Amino acid sequence: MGGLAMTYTYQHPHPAVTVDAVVFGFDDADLKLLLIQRKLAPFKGAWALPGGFVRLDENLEAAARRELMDETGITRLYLEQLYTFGEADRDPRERVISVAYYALVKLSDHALQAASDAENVAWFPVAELPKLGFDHERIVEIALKRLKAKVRYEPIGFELLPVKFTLGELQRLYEAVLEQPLDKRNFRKKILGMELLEALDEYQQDVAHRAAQYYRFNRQRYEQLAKRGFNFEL
Amino acid sequence: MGGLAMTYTYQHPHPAVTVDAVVFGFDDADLKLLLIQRKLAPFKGAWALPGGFVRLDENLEAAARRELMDETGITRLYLEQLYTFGEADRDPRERVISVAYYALVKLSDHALQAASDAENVAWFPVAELPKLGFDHERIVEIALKRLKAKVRYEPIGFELLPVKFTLGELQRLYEAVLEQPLDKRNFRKKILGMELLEALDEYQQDVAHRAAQYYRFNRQRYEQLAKRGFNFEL
DNA sequence: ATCAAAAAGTGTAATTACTACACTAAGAAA
DNA sequence: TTTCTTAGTGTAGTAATTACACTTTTTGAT
Repeated sequence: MGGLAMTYTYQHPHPAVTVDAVVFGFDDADLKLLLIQRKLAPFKGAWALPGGFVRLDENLEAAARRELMDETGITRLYLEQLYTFGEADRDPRERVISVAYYALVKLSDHALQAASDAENVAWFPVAELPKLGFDHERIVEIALKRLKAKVRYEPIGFELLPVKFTLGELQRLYEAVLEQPLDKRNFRKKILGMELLEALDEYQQDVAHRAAQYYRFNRQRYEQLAKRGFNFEL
Repeated sequence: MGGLAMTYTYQHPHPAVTVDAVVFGFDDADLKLLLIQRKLAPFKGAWALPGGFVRLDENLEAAARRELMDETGITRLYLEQLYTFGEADRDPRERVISVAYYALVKLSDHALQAASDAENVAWFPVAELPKLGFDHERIVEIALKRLKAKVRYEPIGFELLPVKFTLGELQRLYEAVLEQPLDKRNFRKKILGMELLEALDEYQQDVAHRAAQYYRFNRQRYEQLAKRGFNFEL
């Protein structure tokens, strides 16, 4: 990629293609979003989604993973294509088509590394986002909508939690994503009734109240049940 | 576009970007797909999805509509972005990223025009598709999955039917898309209970059995209800 | 004219899923 | 030992879903 004065020539005009990622995390209270502060024009100094140009020999998803690794150090994540944004005027420099992905990460794994790069990287609660460059606010809006819809019919919420979690944590996660309170007893009845959670012989330590039991999501079991027509639904 | 020996030069390599469209129709028995027969290599002679290159000053959806108009004569349709396919090796010529759309059209409007162009255009039942060029079989598969999911929670099925239709036709449409039989009484109870259909004072003519009443979908009413939190669900 | 064929049109009872709701248990801190 | 905080638990009422069979209307054939 270096500073060689190389050029690329085509018979037809080609747009630039980038990938951008909307990375969600959850910290037991808020749903959060990972943003980077731009070092270059346009929108220099503004916050924006991590992302960058797709290399010619690289699949789209690989490009998204590479950019996330490079810009934020994040490596283990749930990643899914969101939507492709291609308004002719969405980038002031040239025609840029951006394939957006959304990602779910376990904040516990990545809270530290996030700021480790040279770039300015930070988590923001989705309710308190700064102004974003380009059309990234629209992208975030669509990602939130998608997450909100998908979390109800696929067990992706667990991607935002540590491997072991309490039912209270799980409920708070759903309440944060869905932006609505849930009834504790109904929530537990339903989620336990699916038999996708394994109760561990382990309890919270050093909490100033009754210690909650830990559970973990049994993905294998989910995949078996899904094959036989089971549908996760909350 | 013409045959000018013009070239386009960039500092970084740029992929080509195309749009492809998965166009669905329904003929009162089968869900059908619109395909064109390729006149040029690669995959010359093979059937493929209508599509083509995005122009630099043109939004993605506009490109999809333009290509559909040019290649098949279809103009009024429901169009929605499906997914973006960007495997590095999906086109043998060069790196091509394709933004796929899926479309729903009223076959009654387009049955004739489809074949009017110079290109060879035809409707195929989705159960009897020919081999397709590129990765278009995968695109079709994903489009079918999306249609099947979406038809259950948004009233898009009506896009595949004439403006007026009988409840039998509507049920057959849902059975074709969902690939499962539905109970007649429960289907009617549910769909009429939503109060989105307007019964017309009009009945089938010249049918060799009791004539069915015609209905039409009231989109205005749907949009009002949707604003107040109503969710279509079948 | 009568009959056969084909799809339209209609209701109810049983089952299942969803909702609303309040107290006791456990542990830490004051 | 009292207070605070969250964990953990069941039931009754309501709403939604499912399964299911006969009559009506029209055409075409005998």
